[in-house]
Amino acid sequence: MERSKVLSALSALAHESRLDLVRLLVPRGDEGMAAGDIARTLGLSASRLSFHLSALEQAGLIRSRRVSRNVIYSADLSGIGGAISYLLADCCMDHPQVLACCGASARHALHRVAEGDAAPRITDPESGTPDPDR
Amino acid sequence: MERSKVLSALSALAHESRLDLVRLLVPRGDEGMAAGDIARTLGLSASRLSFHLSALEQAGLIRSRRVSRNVIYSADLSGIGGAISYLLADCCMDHPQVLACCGASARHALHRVAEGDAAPRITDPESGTPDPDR
DNA sequence: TCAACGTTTCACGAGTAGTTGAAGGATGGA
DNA sequence: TCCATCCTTCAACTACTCGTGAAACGTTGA
Repeated sequence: MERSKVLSALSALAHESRLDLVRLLVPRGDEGMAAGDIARTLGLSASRLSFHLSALEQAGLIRSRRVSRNVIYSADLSGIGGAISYLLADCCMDHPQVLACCGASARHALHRVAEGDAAPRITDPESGTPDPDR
Repeated sequence: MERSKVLSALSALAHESRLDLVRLLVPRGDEGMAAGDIARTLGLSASRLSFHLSALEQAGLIRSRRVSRNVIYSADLSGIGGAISYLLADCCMDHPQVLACCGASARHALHRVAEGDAAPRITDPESGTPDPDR
């Protein structure tokens, strides 16, 4: 992944609403979510949401497709992964101490990947909302 | 890692010079580098460098210590790792497709970590230069 | 063809980050 | 004590980003 792309991905992610957007879209996988539903879920105005979505799309972190009247947005997992990978490999040179911080969960998941169990894990769209620490 | 901390880490990293700074400091480990040497290496003016360094320090990505006349800056590997970890785990929920993008190098390195071949967390005075196998 | 709906674009004001150059501390040597 | 060195902070300016509301656009169904 090129450096400029990574920089725009990072600055796209460095915003509360856009981080929320990614968190919302990742578990939904390719199925994605209509812009209007996203706006309702996150409580954003239509114009603001559109702005953030285009920033994320420009940065290669999400993609869009039109389905009748709606525009469906979904996470671009390879784009997101590419940015993280850059940080990890090109920027931190896979420093063991950095990787150690990425914790057991990633280790676990990578192990699954290594074993070929990498099918997109699209969690149930309903309960999908991850709900994390907040 | 808290969300606000991650956001400030991301926006700190979303800048060319600061990404260069991290890339420069990570391989040097705890040994770090004096501000003046950094300025010469990266070709930055003293004031601009100081500005960027304090942004990174504020974000918990580097730390500083004074050694006689010089101020030595070094990467805070746990801070950097924490931010990446947040993206990977809390934001992408360790999605296999994202992890797959992090590639073989990380998998390799994580494997080393899993086998205990990693530098002890945080404090190994001379683990400084990681010398990644690449 | 036209109205309704979902979404994007535009214009504007406010706030924040970036850059530069000069001034201001802290430190160590003469 | 004085001066040089190293680094940080400050002030001023520019440029960018964010948020809001209104207008415009594209699609659908009557």
